Amino acid sequence: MADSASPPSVVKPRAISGFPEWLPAERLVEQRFLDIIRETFERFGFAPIETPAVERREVLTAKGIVDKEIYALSRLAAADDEDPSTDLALHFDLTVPTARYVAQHFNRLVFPFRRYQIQKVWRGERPQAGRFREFTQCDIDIIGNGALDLLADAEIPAVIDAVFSRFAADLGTGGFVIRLNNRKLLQGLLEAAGAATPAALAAALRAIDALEKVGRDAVAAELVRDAGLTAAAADGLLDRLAAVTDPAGLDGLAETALFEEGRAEVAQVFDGLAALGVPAGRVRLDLTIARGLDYYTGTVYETVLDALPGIGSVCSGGRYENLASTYTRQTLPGVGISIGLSRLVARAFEAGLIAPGPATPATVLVTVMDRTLLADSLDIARRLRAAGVATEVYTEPRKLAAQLKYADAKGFRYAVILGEDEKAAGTVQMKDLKEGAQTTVPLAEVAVHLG
RNA sequence: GCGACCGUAGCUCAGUUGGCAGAGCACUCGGUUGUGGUCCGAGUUGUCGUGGGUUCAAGUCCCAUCGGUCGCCCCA
Repeated sequence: MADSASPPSVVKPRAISGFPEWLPAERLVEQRFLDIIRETFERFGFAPIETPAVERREVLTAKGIVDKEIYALSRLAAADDEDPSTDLALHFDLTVPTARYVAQHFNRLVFPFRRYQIQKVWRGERPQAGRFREFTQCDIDIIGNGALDLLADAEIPAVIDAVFSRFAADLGTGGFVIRLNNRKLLQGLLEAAGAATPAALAAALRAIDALEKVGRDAVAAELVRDAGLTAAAADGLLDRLAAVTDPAGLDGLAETALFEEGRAEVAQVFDGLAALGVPAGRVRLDLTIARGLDYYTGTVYETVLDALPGIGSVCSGGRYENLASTYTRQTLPGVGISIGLSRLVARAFEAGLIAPGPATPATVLVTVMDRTLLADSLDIARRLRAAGVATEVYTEPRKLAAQLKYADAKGFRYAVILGEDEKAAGTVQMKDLKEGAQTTVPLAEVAVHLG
C-alpha cells in the first residue's frame, strides 16, 4: 500500500559506532602520518607484507583469545538449512597473522626477517572514546631463526623514536617518552615478593598494569587480595617499582636468577640504544609496565605522548621467545611493536593537538572564466602538473565568484585566473587565496612561481 | 557480557504544566561588468529513532524495541 505521493525512500546514512571514517581534510592528515610511518620503517630496512583480512578461526584462537572479540565471516545468502557457523574470521591484530605467515613461508624467508605491515584490524568490543571496532595498526617485527640478538630489542625503540620525532617535527604532535621494561625483572621481583603460583603472578601483573589508573593504594590492596602478597611485601614491592627509572637503579636488587637475567638484558638494550644514537632520556626504564598479552617474555614497550597522557600508550609491543610455536616446530623468537594510528589520530584531533588542513591535495585551482578559453586553462594545468604541482581545473560553467568560493571552501592555496585580457597579454592572474594578493605572471613562468 | 545516561533539520541543540515544529551553523539565490573569506537581505531543509498505549490532543506521559555516548573488562 505505498502512498504514491510519498517521497522516494532513502537509506538513512549513519555512521557505524566504532568504525571511524574521515572527511577528506582529516584523511589527508592521517595519510601524512602513514607516509612518515612507511618511509621510516623502510629507512630501517623493514620490508612490507600484507596478509588477508581473514584467517582461519583456528589460527586466530590458538593463543587463547576470547572468541567474542573476534568477528566471524559468513555469507548472508547462506541457505536456511546450511550450517551458519564458519571457519573464517577477521584478524584482530597483525602479530598472530604474521606468526602464521612466517611459519608458512619459513623456507622462503631470509632471517632475521624484518617486516612491516600497515592494515586494518577488527575487534568485536564495545566502542568507547578512542576505542574502535575497526582500526589501523602499523606493525614492525624482527623475527630470528632459533635466536635473535638483543640488539634487535634496542633497534625497535630506535625506529619508534625516529617515527615519533618526525610526527613532532612535521605534524606537531610534540614530545613523547618510550617506556621500557623487561618481564623478567617484574616477574623476578614478584616471585621474591611472594607471588608463587602462575595465577598469582598473572593477578599481580594485572594489578600493576593498572597502577597509573587506580593509584598505589588500590594496587597494594589488590596485590594482597588477589596475588597473595603480605601487606608489607606489597608495599616494599611498590616502593622498588617506583624508585627505578634507569638501569643503574637496578644495581643491588638482584633477588632471583630471573631478575638477574632481566637486569643483564636491560643493560644490553640500553647500551644498544646509546650506540644507535637514541637521545638519552627518550627511553625510560619503568618497572610498572606489565602489558596484558601473555606472549611477551622479555622486553616490553609503551609509548606515551606528553600532550595526550590520558589516551595511554599509542605504540606498544615487546619480545616473545617463540612467536609461532602454534604453527611450526621451528623456534622463532621475535621483537616488535605496533602503532595504534587510528586512536592516535582521532584523539589528537579531539584534543586540538593536530587540525585538519585543506580538503584537497592540490595547491592550485585553475579557473575557467570563459568556456572559449577552456583549452588555455587545461594547458596551464598540464604545465603545472608536469612541473610537479598538484593542480585542479574547475569543471562547471559557473561565475568566477562561485569558482573562487569553491577554491576557498576546499582550501586551495592559489587560484589561476585567465580571461581575454590575460590571454591577449600572454599572462595569467595568480591569486594567493591565503594572503589575498594577486600578481600578473607571464604564462611561461606559471610553474616557476607556483612550484 | 554488566551498569549509567541520551535519541528533535545535513551538524550542534532549544522546545515551559501535554495545546500550530524552532534557533544557530551549513546550503541556495541576491546586494548589476572578471574576484573567495567578512557583512546585509531572502529562501530551502523534519517518519520529533521505531512500534504500541494513555488522552479531545503526545516531541512532551507510560511500555517495548532499535540505535548512540560513557564507564567496567580488555586493549591500540
